[in-house]
Amino acid sequence: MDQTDTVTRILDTAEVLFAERGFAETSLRNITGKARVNLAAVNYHFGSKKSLIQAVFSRYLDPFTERFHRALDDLEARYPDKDIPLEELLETMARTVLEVPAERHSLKVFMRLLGLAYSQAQGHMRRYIQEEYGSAFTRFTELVRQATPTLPDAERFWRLHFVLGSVIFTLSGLDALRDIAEKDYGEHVTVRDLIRRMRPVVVAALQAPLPPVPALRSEASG
Amino acid sequence: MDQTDTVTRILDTAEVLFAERGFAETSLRNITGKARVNLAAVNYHFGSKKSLIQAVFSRYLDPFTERFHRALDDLEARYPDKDIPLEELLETMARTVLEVPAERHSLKVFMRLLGLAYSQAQGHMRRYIQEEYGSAFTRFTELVRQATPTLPDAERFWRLHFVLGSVIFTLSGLDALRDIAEKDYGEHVTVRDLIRRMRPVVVAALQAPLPPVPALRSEASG
Amino acid sequence: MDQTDTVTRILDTAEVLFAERGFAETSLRNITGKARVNLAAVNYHFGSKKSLIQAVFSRYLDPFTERFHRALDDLEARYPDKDIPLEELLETMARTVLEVPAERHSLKVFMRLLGLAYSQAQGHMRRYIQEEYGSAFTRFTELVRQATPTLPDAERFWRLHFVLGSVIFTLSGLDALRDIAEKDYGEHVTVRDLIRRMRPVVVAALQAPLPPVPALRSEASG
Amino acid sequence: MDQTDTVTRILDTAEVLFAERGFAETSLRNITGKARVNLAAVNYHFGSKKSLIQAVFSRYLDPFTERFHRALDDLEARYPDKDIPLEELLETMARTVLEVPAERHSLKVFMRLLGLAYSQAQGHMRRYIQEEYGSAFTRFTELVRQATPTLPDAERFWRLHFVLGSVIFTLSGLDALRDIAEKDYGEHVTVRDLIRRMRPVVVAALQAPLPPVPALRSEASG
DNA sequence: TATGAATGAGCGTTCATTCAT
DNA sequence: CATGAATGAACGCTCATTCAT
Repeated sequence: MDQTDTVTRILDTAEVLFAERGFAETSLRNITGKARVNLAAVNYHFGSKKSLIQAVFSRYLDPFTERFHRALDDLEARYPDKDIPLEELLETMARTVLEVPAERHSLKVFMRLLGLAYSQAQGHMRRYIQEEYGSAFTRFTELVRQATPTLPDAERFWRLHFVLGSVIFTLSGLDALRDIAEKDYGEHVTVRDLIRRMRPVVVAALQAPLPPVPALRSEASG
Repeated sequence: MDQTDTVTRILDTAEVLFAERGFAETSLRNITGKARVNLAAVNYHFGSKKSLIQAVFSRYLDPFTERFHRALDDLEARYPDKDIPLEELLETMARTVLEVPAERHSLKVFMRLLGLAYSQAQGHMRRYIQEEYGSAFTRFTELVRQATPTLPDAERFWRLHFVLGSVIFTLSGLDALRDIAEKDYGEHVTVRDLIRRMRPVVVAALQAPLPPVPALRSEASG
Repeated sequence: MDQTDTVTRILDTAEVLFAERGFAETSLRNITGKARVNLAAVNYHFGSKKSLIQAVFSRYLDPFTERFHRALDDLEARYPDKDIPLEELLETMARTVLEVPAERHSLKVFMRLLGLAYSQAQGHMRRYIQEEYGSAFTRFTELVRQATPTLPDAERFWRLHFVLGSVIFTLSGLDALRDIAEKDYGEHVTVRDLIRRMRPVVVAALQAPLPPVPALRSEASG
Repeated sequence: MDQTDTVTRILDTAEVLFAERGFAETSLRNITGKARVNLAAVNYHFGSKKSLIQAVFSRYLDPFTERFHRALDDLEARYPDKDIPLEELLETMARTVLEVPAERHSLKVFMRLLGLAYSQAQGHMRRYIQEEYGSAFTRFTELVRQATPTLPDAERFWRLHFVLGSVIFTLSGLDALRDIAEKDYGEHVTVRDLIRRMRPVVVAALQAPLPPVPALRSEASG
C-alpha cells in the first residue's frame, strides 16, 4: 500500500490475531480486513494460510536462532576449556529471548504463538519448528548436558520439557495471569520480572534430587 | 441409539476428537459421523457446540472436584492441628488426578483438553473453568500457602502457575514427547512414571530460593 | 421446496446448464440460483460437483442401459439360432435412444452431455461411463461382430467409433446445425428425421470395402 | 524471454494445455507458469484469454486455409472442364490436413482443439471459426456438390457433418482410443493409418442410398 | 517493453444451526 | 424423542484482469 509494505502489514496483523484467537479461529478475511489489504494478497504473497502461519513464525525464529547461536559462540569463547555453568546458559537463553522480539514485536505474542504451535492439531507446526529450528535447541541441550553431568540423560530430557512448559504456559497466558496477580497482590509484573522470578525456580528444578527408583511391578496407563 | 445412549456416544467421541485436533478443528459433522449419530443430535441434546465442549469438561471435572474435596477433607482430618506438609498435598493432588480419569477415560485426553482450554480462543473456556471449578483450586492454594509460610504470596502464585504449566504442557503433549524419549533414551514412560519424576522437581521449584530484589530502574515490556 | 423435490429441481436445472455451457463453465451458483434452491443443497444432496455431474448422467444412462438390455433380450429371443441382422441391431439401438429421454428429458441434452463427457479434461467422465455402462456397449459390440463376420475386429472397432462420433457430434450440435439447415434448405428437421437419415449412412459405413493394405514404409506421426 | 520469443512460448504452451484440459480448465497461470513467462504477458500480448484462444486457432487455420485453397486451385486446374471426382476431393482434404500441422505442431492437438471448439461454451469459438474460415469450407462443399450431383442438398449437408463428426471425434480422442485398440487388437495405429481407414468409409457414407421417404404424420421432438 | 503487485469477483466447499415432521 | 432436509454465512482459494513502474 502506501505507508507500510503489504507483506509486513499482513504479517503484523496476522501475528496479533493468531496470538489472540488461534490459527483456525482467525480467518484470512479477519486478517486482510484488519490490515486493510486485499483478501487475495495473502495467497499472492504467501501461497496459502499454512504458509502464512509459517512465515509468521519464521519472522520471530530466524533472528532468534541466529542471535542465539552467536550468543552461544561468545559463551563458549569465554569458557574455552571448562564447562559453561548452568546459570550462564539460562542467562544467555533468557537474554536472547528477551532481546529479539523486543526490537520490533511482542514477547507475549511470540510466546503465545509458541504455545499455540505446540497445542496445534496434528502438530504440523511442532514438526515444522522442530525441523527448521531444532538445531539451536539441540546445541543448547548439549551444553546443558555438560553443565549437569550427574543428571541421567532421560531425566534431563524431561526436566527441560517441564521447564519449557512453565515458560511457554506462563508467558503465553501472561495477560490473564497478570490481571489476577495485580488484583490479588497489587503488583504489576513485567516480562522481565517474570523471567527474573523464573531463574531460581528453573535452576532448582533442574538440580532437584532424583526421584526414588520405583518398586518393580507391571502397570498400564492410558 | 440402541446399544449406548446417544448422549454418551457423543461425549465419548467428542472428547477424543477434541483432544486430537482441538475444538475449532473438530466439526459437529466429525463428531456425529464418527459416533454414528444424527447431525442434529448435538444441538438437540446440548444446544450448541460450545455447550457440548463444556459438557465434555464437566464430565471430567465434576467427579474430579468432588473427589478432590473429599481427599482434602481426609487430609485435614489427619492433620487436625498443624499444617499439612507440602509433599502430602502434592501427593493427594497427584493421586486424585490419576484416579478420576482412570476409571473410564484417559488421563492423556483430560490433560490435552485442559491444555487446549488454556490456549484456546478468547479464553472463554478458561473463564468457565475458573468459575465452575475455581473453588477447588482456591482451597488447594490456601493449603499450599500454609505449607509454605515463608514464601511471599505473589511468589507462590507464580510458582504454582509455573508448575501448572509444566504439568499441562508435558502431559498434554505426552504422546509426541514419549516417542522422542523412547527413541533417544530407550525407555518407555507411563503417566505414572512422569508424575513420579515430577514430584521432586515440583517440590524443588516451590522451595527454590527467592530471586534477588531487582535494582530499581524504569523499564518497559510488551 | 414446494412443487417439486429439491433433488429433482437441481438435476433438471443442472442438466440443462451443463448441456448449454459445459461443466466447468457452469457454477453451482448458476444451478442453485436458477433452480431457486439453496447453494449448500447441492453439496448436501450430492456431496460434490463431480458427483452431481455423475448423477445427471446416471439419470439418463441407468434407464437407458436397463431398457437397452431388455430390447436386446427380445431381439435375441426373436433370432434364436441365427445372427441378428445389422439393420435390426441399429434399429433397436436407435429406438432405445429415442425412447428413453423422450419420456421426461431431452435427447438433445443427453447427446450434448455425452459429447461433453467425451471431450472432458482428463476423461474422468469417459472413464466413469466406461466403468458403469461399458457392459451394455460391449454386448452391443459383440452382436455387431456376429452381424458383420467378414469385418476384421480392429476395423469394426474403428468404424463403430466413426459412427459414434457422427451421432454424438451431430446430435449434440443439433441446434446450431438445424438453424443452418433450416435457413439454407428450408426444411425443419427433427431428431427422428436425423436418425432416419443416419440409418443408411451407418449401414454403408460399416459395410464399406476394406481399405487397401498400405505399402510398407517407416513413418512417424504426432 | 531470451531463447524463444515470448509470444511463441505462450502459444506453444497454450495449445498443448488447451488440448489436454479444455479452455475453461486451463488457467492463464497454468500457461504462463509452464511457459515460464510472466503472468501478465498473456494479457499484454494478446489482450485477453479469449483472444489467446483465437490466436491459437489462427496459427493452425491460417496456413491450413491458405494451403487448402491452393490445393483446390491445383485440383481445379487439373480438371478444367469436368467435375472433380469425390475421391480426389477427399484425398486433397486429407493431404492438407496431414501436411499443415505436421510441419511444426501436432495433428492430434489440432483435432482436439477443433473438437473442443465445437463442444465449447456458447459456441463463440464455433462462430469465430465459421466467420474466419467458413469460405474454405464453403468452397469445398460446393465442389463436393458437383461431385455428388444426385444427392439432395440437404442430404449432403447432413452427411458432410456426419463425416466431420467422425473425423473430429475419432482424431480428437485418438490417444484414448489408440490405447484401447492397441490393448485389444495388438495394433498400433498412426494418424495416417486412421485416415487411410476412414477413406472408404467416408466415400461409402456419402454415397449411401437415400433413406426412405417417411410416411406423413405429425410428430414432435425435444 | 515488460513485469511484480494488486484487485474484485467468483469458485467449490464446509460450517453450526434451524425447521418440519 | 429424534431426524432428514434445508439454510445463510463464512471459509480458503483461484480466477482473469489491471495498474504502476
